[in-house]
Amino acid sequence: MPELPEVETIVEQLKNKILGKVVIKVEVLDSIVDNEISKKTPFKLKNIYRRAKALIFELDNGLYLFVHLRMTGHFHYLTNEQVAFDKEKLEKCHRFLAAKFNFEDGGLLTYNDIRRFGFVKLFNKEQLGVELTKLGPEPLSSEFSLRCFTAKLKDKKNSVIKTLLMDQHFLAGLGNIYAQEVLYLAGINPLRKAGSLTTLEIKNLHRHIIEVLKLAIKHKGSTVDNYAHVDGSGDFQNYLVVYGREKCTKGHNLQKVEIGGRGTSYCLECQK
DNA sequence: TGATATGTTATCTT
DNA sequence: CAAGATAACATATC
Repeated sequence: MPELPEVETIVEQLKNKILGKVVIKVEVLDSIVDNEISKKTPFKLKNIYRRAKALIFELDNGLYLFVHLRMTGHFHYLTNEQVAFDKEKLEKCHRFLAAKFNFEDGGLLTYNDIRRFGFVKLFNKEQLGVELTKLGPEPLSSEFSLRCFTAKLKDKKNSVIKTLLMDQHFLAGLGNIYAQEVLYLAGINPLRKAGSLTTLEIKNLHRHIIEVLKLAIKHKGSTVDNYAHVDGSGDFQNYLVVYGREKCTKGHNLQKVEIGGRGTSYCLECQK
């Protein structure tokens, strides 16, 4: 399940491979990809960046591809040589195929999505703006200040803290995995109400959100279930403290509950 | 076979 | 109105 670090990793890898390249043909094979895209070729990939868990491709014709991988969206990239000779990789690209982007140099980018929850939309600048303003602050940018975080928590003081952390309108980029990690590291019970957090707890939480995300990006994200970035897999799952674990780092048994319809593990001893 | 996992949003309930 | 619960989407994997 790609969350912020995984999407960031994918964006960086795609940048290395296809930034500035020209797409000469787009084949849309599934309605989760906007068919209008196929009518806009040729176009050049002017920029690629991330906002929350979305990937944004800026084209040289004033339009944008707005991509959300949701749970099982994948990109595969093949050079023109691989297209010609690497049958195995080519085969991989054809499973759950939703769209093919053919480059001028013979390279190929595919979008694949097993469960088809993800999507690729075509936006103009205004539509993109509307979409982006819905999202909360980026945790790794200066807009995520301690002061702003504190104020927002106060504003939502009756909400369960874990639910809030996963709410993309409240804060962009955290999902079920990293929300649990951050709460464990900050020693906060995920069921607490936002308004019950002390100044010190808020400070710790704020710091851990930034630190964990940065560390996970260094490890190229966590590989759980279906997540795979373009060049293979990240290894942060080996450093996760609560997600998918039985015991916490201190050897206590973890509690498993459901919060906001999602499985949640936490430690009764370490998280108060 | 059936439970489970997941992100997001819409809709219903409290 | 706010917050929580639930369903919906799809399907591989255990």
